[in-house]
Amino acid sequence: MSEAIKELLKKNHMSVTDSRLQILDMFYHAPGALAHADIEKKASDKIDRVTIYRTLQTFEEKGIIHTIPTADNSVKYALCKDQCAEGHHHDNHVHFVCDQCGKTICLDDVLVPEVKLPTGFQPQQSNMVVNGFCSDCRS
Amino acid sequence: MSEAIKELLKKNHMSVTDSRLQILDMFYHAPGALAHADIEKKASDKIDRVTIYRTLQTFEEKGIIHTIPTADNSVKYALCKDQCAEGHHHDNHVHFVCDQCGKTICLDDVLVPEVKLPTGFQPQQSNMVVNGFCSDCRS
DNA sequence: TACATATTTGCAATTATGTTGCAAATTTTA
DNA sequence: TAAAATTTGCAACATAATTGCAAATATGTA
Repeated sequence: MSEAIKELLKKNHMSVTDSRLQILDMFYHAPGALAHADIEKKASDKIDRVTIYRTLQTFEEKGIIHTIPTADNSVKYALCKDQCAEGHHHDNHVHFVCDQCGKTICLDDVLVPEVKLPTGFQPQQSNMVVNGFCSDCRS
Repeated sequence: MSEAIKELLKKNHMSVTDSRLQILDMFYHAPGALAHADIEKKASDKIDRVTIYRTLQTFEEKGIIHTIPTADNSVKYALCKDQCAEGHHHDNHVHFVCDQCGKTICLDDVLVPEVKLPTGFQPQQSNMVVNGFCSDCRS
């Protein structure tokens, strides 16, 4: 397990450090997306706030995690599926945010549909976030 | 012009004040969505930061403007079309963010398509943001 | 393994962003 | 026009994010 994570770091030409292992491990075990604050709280042996910011940024640049544009404009991160490469992401799946429990979930199998834009607009990337109740929370 | 804005405030049972007129006027003349910082910079006779926060909040509650969930998680606001009423918005249109000029534009005529969610998920509201080049910026 | 080099971390300081209470100013109502 | 209601601006505070730099850690190589 920890070995797989190490490999992932090495594969992406990153030094293997405790902070990185710990944060990456969190993502692999998290039920949904993680915010900076979640990571800060969960970290067993405390990781500096700044290190967390920098780690998240590096992971994003390397295509290991992606940010999720939630409706309330809070920043959350989730693991990318394998297809993301350094420098560009291919995160074309829909994200779901539960209004009850707040969990943010990647619906990896639900692709963002294409829309027809007005003349002149050249689309590059689409994001879609659906709010509602997740399978655990609907009454 | 200024008259129409005054009417809008009155129609929504809000006192007519300089700050509100000025901010609302900005929205009517802006090429795209506005962030808090944009308004702070543009304000000719300085409006207090706090007043801007409160004005935006009030406008949103009254259904005059809506927030836009951009991919970079910055908060932007744009005018609602007429159908929004106090308390609930009907902003089911796609938003476009230009990667070149940064403008954020409401595509009022492009509706957010429905997607089929995995079993158990109960959708409530959908948001869609498309990044790319706007009609002014594509080469 | 041990050392030199490169990278990463943690701290302190700084800046940006957002909120709250309250008195003064402005707007509305009558 | 005066009283009541609302809004504004200030000060203080809280939280979130960024930067520079020295110390600590990790990596590559002999």
